[in-house]
Amino acid sequence: RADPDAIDRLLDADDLRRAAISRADSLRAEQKTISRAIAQAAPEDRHAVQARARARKEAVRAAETDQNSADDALRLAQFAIANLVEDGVPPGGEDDFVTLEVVGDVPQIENPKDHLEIGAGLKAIDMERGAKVSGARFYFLTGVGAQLEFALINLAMAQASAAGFTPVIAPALVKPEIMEGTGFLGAHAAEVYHLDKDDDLYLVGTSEVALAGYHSNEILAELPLRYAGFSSCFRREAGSYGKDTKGIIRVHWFDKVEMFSYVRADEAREEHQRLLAWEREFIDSLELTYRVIDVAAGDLGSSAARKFDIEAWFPSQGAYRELTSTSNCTTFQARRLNIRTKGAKGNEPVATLNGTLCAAARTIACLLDHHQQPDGSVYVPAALRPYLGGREVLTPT
RNA sequence: GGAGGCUUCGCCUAGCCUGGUCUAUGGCGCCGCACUGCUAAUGCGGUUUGGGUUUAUCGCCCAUCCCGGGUUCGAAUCCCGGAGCCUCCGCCA
Repeated sequence: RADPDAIDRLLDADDLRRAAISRADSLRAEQKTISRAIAQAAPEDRHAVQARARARKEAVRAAETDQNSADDALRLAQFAIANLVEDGVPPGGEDDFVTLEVVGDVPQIENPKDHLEIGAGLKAIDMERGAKVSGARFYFLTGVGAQLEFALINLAMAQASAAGFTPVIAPALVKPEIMEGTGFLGAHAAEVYHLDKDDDLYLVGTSEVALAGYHSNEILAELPLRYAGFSSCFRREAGSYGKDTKGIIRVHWFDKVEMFSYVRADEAREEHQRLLAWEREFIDSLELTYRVIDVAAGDLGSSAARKFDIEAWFPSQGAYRELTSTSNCTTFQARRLNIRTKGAKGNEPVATLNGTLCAAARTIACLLDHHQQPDGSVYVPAALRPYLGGREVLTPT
């Protein structure tokens, strides 16, 4: 997926920048020498030297302008290039993923209902009023639906804390440079909500953005750093018309617990496997049937070097649907956000990785669908019961 | 929303009024060396970050005193704009 033209443009921009810097640097060096001479010159000579220096001024200014535009050009050329793909990633596009593992048995349910029907029986999801108040792809969670979200978030945070993550509640609005630094203004820019009338801020599609920005422009002394961030997430879902129009599988807003790791660059692959393991632990505790896929190169987005998705079984759809996604962004985000650590040969960029622990709306949809009973009630996985007042089953009212 | 104060190389701090060896002072912390039976103490040296040049090292050079402009031969220092923090007033969950 590397674009040869983009690489050439980058190399050219780099050459131009170096040349511009050398020119500007040497002009500045001369200017400083002259200025110092003026300070020490005898008063009667001073005017003559000053006249000479005045002539330099324009040359220095022009060279600095050149240097600035060369800097900007290099940065643009860099931003046009996606992350390098890790060895072993399957080639191809969206449909060319490789299934790494299938876990659990497909539940046998006669005439399964979808999560909206089940949710209606439980009075857990209100789409009509969501549309009335906010429009399409918005919803209210009510009663046991709202309780389910809190239960899932609490379970996810409890597991993350036990694994050593620092729980974080992160801002859902971020500055442009943070959005840019995480790579979300590249190919996926149309997915992102932008407040531009009075405030130049972006609504995050995931707390990954804020958690990556958290340590921007810092030198990290202790690694790894692991954060479990909770935030609302906002997605325009441009270009997904007609896809998942029913229910709360694909919505403009949802809440999510996201894992985020900062590690040394040479430990990124191991950390990626650990994130995947923690995701599996969470999905396992929900007693869901799922498969793990290795996402193909063409479907990685601009920042990921590799991505593993966990897709859970939705009986009403007879299909696996994505519940979690973990990406190894290697040093891509850290370079853009200027996040380094002390290395053997000076400071070097760290690696950043992220992984979904629990996207609430979609996970609720899956639980209702997957654990539905013939009478319209819903089985509660054991791990979730402590967070739902001990209930073993959710019953229609 | 209004008024005032502040922002210096990890932390604290000098410098700003009165522009020029500021190539930024001192303390703390940290690193190295010396001394000492070990530690402590003491002494000496080092310690912002980024970039350019260099095969590499050494070195040399440029930038960096919150950010962006401006004045000037020359800006940490003067002027304008902005951001953040603090205090007080107003408003508010």
